[in-house]
Amino acid sequence: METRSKKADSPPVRATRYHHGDLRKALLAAAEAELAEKGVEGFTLRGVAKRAGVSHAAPAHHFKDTRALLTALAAEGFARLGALSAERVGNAGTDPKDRLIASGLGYIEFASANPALFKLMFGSDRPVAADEALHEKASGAFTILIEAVGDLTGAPPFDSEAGIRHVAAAWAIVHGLAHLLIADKMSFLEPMLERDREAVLAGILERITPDMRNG
Amino acid sequence: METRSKKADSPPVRATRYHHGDLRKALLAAAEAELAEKGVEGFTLRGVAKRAGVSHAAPAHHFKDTRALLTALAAEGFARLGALSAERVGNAGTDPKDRLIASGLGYIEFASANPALFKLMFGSDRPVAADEALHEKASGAFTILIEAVGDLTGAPPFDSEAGIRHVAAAWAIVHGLAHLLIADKMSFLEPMLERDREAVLAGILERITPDMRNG
DNA sequence: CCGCGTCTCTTTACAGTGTCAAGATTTATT
DNA sequence: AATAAATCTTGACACTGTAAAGAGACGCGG
Repeated sequence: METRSKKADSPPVRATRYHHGDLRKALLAAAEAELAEKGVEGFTLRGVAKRAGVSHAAPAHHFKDTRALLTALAAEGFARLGALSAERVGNAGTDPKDRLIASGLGYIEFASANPALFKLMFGSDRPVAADEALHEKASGAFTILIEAVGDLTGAPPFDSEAGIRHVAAAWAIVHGLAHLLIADKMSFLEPMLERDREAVLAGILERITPDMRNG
Repeated sequence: METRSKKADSPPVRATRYHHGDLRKALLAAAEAELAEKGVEGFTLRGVAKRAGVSHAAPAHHFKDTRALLTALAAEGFARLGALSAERVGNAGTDPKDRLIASGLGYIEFASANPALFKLMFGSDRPVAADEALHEKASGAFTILIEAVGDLTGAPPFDSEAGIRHVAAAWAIVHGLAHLLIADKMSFLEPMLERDREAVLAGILERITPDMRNG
């Protein structure tokens, strides 16, 4: 609507922006790579800049702070976490119990595939907890789980204290399993997981459901 | 046995060591305070040294690294976590179910009282995971939970795959609840918790137990 | 009682970090 | 085409962790 009036042919595509193309997006990608390689503690803004091929002060024009960059990255993580859970639920058939367990398996799969990002999202003090976009994405991811619980119990979970306890318990067991797995604290499970990871995890998550029907 | 032969009266007490008294212990205490105030990310070795009233390079003689200091601190944390869980179990009467829930409540209480330390113990990449003392203390804390599960099911949990699943599920729900609470992700529980924290948490942890009897 | 080595701590130095300010360069606007 | 605005670079600063070398305090053998 407003960009690319004339001579938009020699540079390949260049979505919207100027020198770099889209440095903001490139920085987010570089930050995720840096995070995955170095962990939350070893994460370095200068390293991110180098990875993106720009000077060490360039990120400042797109993210006020290192915290701001990490906050944006965490928000993106919540979006992907929610998307993965939702996708798993969509492929899970019609039994509400299966669907709830599937959403949990998606949650755990995300944590296992992106341990440093997951820790950033939940464990770290660095992202700004008050950030609005972050909060929104986090709530979106959370909604998948709430809906799955509601489908199983047959009532909106937040209408009763029992429903709230259901949600808390379901989230706790899923999150705890995910977190302990990526913290390498569940070595005693490893042999079983290597044999049949999904089934073993589903067998543990089964415990979410038993007394929910009459919640 | 080997120190304090003569003239051990003018300096107050001075347990074992020289200039400072016991700098190693003082550094651990200072590190815990620094951690509680600044969080895992804001933690600074120089800040610890200043807190203990020594120069910034003094800690090097007691801890090779910042990592080594944090590892020792995490080990201490696991010891206290185990002790608190055990104490709660000891005060919990004879019903195995109550005892298991009590150990979980102790776990959560520790996390709530020491959030930064708890995150360091489980969430951080900084402590050296391979450290032997750390591993031992962590296993000790974990043992409390395993025993409580075994008492409830009537069999050593690690003798069967069902028992292993019981342990994993119990630990996951306790740990997940603790972690989400200190990550401020369970705001929807706050009103209930303010009314009757222990009872609400116990009501959620109840879910650990139902199908364990015939495990 | 006294030098001597050893351990504890301090001082100094250095490479890296995040952030800020000022300049250079490219794009957009009028 | 000229001016304004944006993106990015360079340079600087305070702060970090760590290493090396020096100062101070202690125990031990004479």
